[in-house]
Amino acid sequence: MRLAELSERSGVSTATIKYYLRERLLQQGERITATQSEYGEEHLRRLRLVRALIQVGRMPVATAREVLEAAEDESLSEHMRMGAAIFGLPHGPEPAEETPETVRARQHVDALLDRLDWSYGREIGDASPAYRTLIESVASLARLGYPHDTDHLLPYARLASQLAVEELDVIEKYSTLSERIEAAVALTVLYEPVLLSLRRLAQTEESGRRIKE
Amino acid sequence: MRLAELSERSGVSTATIKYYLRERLLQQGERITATQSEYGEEHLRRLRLVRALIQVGRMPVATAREVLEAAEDESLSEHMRMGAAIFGLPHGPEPAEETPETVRARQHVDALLDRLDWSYGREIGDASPAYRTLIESVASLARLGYPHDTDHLLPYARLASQLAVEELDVIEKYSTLSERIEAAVALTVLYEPVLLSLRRLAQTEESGRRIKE
DNA sequence: ACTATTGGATAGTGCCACTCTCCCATGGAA
DNA sequence: TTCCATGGGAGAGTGGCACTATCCAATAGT
Repeated sequence: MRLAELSERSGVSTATIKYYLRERLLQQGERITATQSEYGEEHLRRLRLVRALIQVGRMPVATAREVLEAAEDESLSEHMRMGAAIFGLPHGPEPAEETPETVRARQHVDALLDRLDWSYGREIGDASPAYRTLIESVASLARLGYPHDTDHLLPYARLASQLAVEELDVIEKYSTLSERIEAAVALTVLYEPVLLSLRRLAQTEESGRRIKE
Repeated sequence: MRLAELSERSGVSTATIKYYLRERLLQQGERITATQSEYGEEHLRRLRLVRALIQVGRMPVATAREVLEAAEDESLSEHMRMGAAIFGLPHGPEPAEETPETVRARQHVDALLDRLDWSYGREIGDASPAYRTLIESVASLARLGYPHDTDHLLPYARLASQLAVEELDVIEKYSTLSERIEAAVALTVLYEPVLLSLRRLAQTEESGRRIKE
């Protein structure tokens, strides 16, 4: 498969593919001659994954590169590679500075993690983008005066926990390590809009039902 | 409260506040003299909400304006205002064109809505941004070869349903209509990063547990 | 032989959320 | 009453970022 065909089958323009190659989001094709390269099915897969991360996951190009590099770094253990890949994925606001609200938000979140006995979350703490985003989001809720204490967060955490078990089950079905890591990245990112969309549809549904009665 | 104080208490620069005023994201203050206006606590609240929509919810300025306008449009019924506000909130990719994957994705999603008996979702269909985003996300999963059928989506939908019930309960606690609508917008947007962060923390936790064993 | 394509590099584009700069009217302190 | 700071208003500028367009020289395909 040459560049033109890769472009056609993926729906991504050749100019953009060249850009991704330059940015090292995509591996070089196998050099066939001095001026041409051959691309295979795995290039197509990778390209689609990159597109999913950037378009569906709204991830900056630089971040996508980091995530993919971590996922491929053979010098790391499986746990580290998986962790680094999922870990690096950001998705929300970072706390700007220490405000009274962020301090209290941190207390609520830490209490939540303790209550759930999520030891990894407690250990990693501020090093995790997800943890920092959580703090900032809870602080935003606090600033607007909406409920944000441990009791209100608990149901969300329990649901998240259930989802994680199912998702890890899906991931474990893949036999090779690189497939598992790619699956972890793809599923983490791609199921996010699924979850959020369903939540909004459910809200519409529930709201409609209540008004009807 | 003058502009400078509003800026200080909100942590938003005066230049940005002026920009929001120009873009009609923020109501004008009450004119005190020909050259000065007085701002109150509700301006501060509104400003924080705007910031939350834009920064936490990553919403484009134009969209935030539409959402807030719909929420305030007194010519509409409560259901319509609430609907228009939540409805307008986008968060994911829109389907670009009709591909084989989007067609099949639509079938899976429609079957899911039928199974759940979500009649509103079925009726509104393509008119809802959440529905369109769901289609496109499922299509992306399909293109990458990951599970995306009705059975895999069902647990997400059930959890979303549970959350919607709790969230509507919180919203109903507010006594005035404008408070309820503002709460609906704020909670929909602000609990998104909370949910996503908790999901990632839960994945890390579950992954860590499995590897340990 | 000759047209089209490729890889490679560089510069440009379009969008968007601000941010800067001016201007002049006014307000408040000295 | 003077004079500096602040406010509202408007237009232009900025910076980041994901592309996208243009060139160029070396083939590849016919």
